[in-house]
Amino acid sequence: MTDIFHALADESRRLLLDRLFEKGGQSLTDLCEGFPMSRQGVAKHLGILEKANLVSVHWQGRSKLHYLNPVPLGDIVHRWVGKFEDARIAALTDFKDQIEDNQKPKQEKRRA
Amino acid sequence: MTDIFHALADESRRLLLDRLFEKGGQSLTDLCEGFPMSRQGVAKHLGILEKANLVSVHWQGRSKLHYLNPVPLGDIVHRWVGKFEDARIAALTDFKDQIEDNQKPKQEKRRA
DNA sequence: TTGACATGCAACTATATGGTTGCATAATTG
DNA sequence: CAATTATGCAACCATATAGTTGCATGTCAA
Repeated sequence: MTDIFHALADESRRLLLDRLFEKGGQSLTDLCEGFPMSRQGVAKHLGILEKANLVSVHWQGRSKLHYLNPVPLGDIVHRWVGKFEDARIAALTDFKDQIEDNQKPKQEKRRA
Repeated sequence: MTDIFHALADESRRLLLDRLFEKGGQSLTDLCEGFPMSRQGVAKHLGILEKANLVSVHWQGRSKLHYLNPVPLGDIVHRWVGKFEDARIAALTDFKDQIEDNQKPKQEKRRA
């Protein structure tokens, strides 16, 4: 949970995911191509993405191929974002009422 | 984008959102109730949630009332996570192929 | 076997983060 | 007005993070 959101909270990592979205099975060297960062920097980011299970890897000889792993993200984030969806729907009807309800006691005094 | 994911990448902040999900319009003092942290700590977290637009506030006298703001999250995250959804669907059919395709050249050699 | 290539590991630096405490300010109550 | 209450601001600390460089290891090709 924390790992996933934390992994996504970085532009470089989101860019790496974009690249893997465009084309899976890229090696570290592939992903370093045109990336404004040292190889080690990219490797670290990929490590974080791996640990968050957003990227899965597959060794092939001396090359480590990286793939986008969409499954856990879909499961976890969706469930969590769903909570916001619910709130969103509720908000359409309740948001203003909610505020007004909380204001009422004070407003009554103000009115008096 | 970064702000939103970063804000969500912390258990304390997710807990605060949970609380606001249960009941909107809580003040800082309300939210501190039973929270294992100093008031300033909570205030900082709320500040981060505000900056990420996940929480909106409404001043009322000396009380700052906090509300879950589901709209921007729904919009932004959904669009971004949607990309993963696409990959997820594609993955159901392509994931193994993708790997196998990348293995083929080497496997042919191995086979030969 | 030797050299080249892909990656990993470790140490280091600067800055960001999560948390604290202390004091200042603004609004409510009596 | 005075006391209380709700919040904000600032400094500080420990640790984590993003990035670097240098070297070690493992795999492929000639």
